[in-house]
Amino acid sequence: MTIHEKVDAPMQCGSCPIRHRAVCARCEADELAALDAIKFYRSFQAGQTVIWAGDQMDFVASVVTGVATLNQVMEDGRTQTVGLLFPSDFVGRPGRSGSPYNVVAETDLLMCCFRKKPFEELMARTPHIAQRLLEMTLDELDAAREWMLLLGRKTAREKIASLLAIIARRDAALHLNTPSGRMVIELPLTREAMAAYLGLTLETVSRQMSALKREGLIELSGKRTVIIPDYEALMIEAGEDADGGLPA
Amino acid sequence: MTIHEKVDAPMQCGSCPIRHRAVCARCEADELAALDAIKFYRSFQAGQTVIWAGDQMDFVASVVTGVATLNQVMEDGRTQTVGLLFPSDFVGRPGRSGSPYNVVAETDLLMCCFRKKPFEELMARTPHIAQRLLEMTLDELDAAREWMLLLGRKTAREKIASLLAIIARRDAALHLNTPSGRMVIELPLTREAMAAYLGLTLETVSRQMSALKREGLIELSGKRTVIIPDYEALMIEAGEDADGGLPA
DNA sequence: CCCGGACATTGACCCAAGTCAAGAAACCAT
DNA sequence: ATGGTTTCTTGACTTGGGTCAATGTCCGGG
Repeated sequence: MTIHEKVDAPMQCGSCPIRHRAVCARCEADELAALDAIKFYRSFQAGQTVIWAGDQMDFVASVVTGVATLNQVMEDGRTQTVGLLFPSDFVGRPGRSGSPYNVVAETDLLMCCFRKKPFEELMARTPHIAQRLLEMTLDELDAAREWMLLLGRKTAREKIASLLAIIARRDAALHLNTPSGRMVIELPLTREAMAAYLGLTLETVSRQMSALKREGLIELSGKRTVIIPDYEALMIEAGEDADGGLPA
Repeated sequence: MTIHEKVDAPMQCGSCPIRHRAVCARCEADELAALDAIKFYRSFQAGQTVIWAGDQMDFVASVVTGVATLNQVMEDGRTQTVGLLFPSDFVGRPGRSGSPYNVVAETDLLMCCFRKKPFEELMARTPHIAQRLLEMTLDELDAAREWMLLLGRKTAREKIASLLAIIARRDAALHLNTPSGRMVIELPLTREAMAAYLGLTLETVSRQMSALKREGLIELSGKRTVIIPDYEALMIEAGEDADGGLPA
């Protein structure tokens, strides 16, 4: 079984082949087998936190199902989410340790893990994998920098609209089409998690959601289901160029 | 001449060997020669802006002397600096285009450039280079994420202290020691550029600098020279763990 | 030495978002 | 259904940092 084939989990890599397949798309059969040989699966419950300090975590992983957040935490407890991890996204770094992060499972989570040692050995033998990992990391860097613009310069309203845009784009990408017109999206995050990602408080998030609803830019069905009547109109609120920069 | 040897410029790679040498440290002599064959130098005047959109820029580069900032810009002109480029730092991405950035020379600047095509070919032939580039990119990603915490959660005062800390650490690294005690640093940035990096306005930067000065945490000699009487005391203001996270 | 322009500081005022606190909705497990 | 918990909304109030505007300081060139 290759890394991008189905496992018993409901939504394995087949549903979001871009990243997973990318790790191995250009690999030969024997390289695929090598990847399969060193992988294993781990699941986490919603709400569970994993402290992903470079040294203590001796594996890298990629999300198979569910959504997690990657968080930076200050000693006094202030927390900033620095990345969303959707299915096919990669966590951890090969090589020596980097900064420590908290990974919080926002929903039940299944991850596909590779022990660092054998993964690195495989990387050394298989240039495709290293190259693909570089590409993915560069994309993440672009995304992080775009998010810095949001954190440093956008208003609360623009931040909310941008977050909805990201989720809408992800959703659209899963169905292999471009986001536009009327869309229905499912928020995988609580108001608190949204606030953590946007550099706001949960009260401000709630207020701005209400404001967008009042003005007809979104509709809410329950707390977590958001209907976007007009994707393009919402984009204008986000203050982004029409094409929408984030590739990740 | 290898990439990390002196050129006629005052402070070529020898002064900050970590990154430059790293690109080629594990390369064989012929690979070094190949790198040398495709490199060329370009200089920019202080204040000059280069639009580094993936497609139009057909080279990658690394800073030899001077300091530049990497900026994200919104259509309405709001600007966020997303990275400082010190000597030995790398700009541009091999592979297909990424997001467009503005690179602004904050001082006179000398860059060492490599045309993309031959650089990529070299990368494909030389796994060391690809691996080293991956490491560097992962470090940058860590730095970007640490900065997201600053942008999203720190107060103006903490932001200023953190920026001074970064510059102090860079300075110390150049002399191969750890930052501590009394330090004298030279700001390579105007108040405006500091504000752009910190997600503040220049007035707020100025006010907070004055406040830190009033409280004896820093002294100013002229506008650009900052004396830090007690590095550790300033670190506390920055709200960072003592060891100071940013490796980049 | 003095002038002009760029850069920096300071003050007065304002507003977006944070804080604190009370309810309301949704979501369980019995 | 029912009660208890968690999550979300809304209101009243405060505040950090933005905005606008006036000065001040530095530095290079004539």
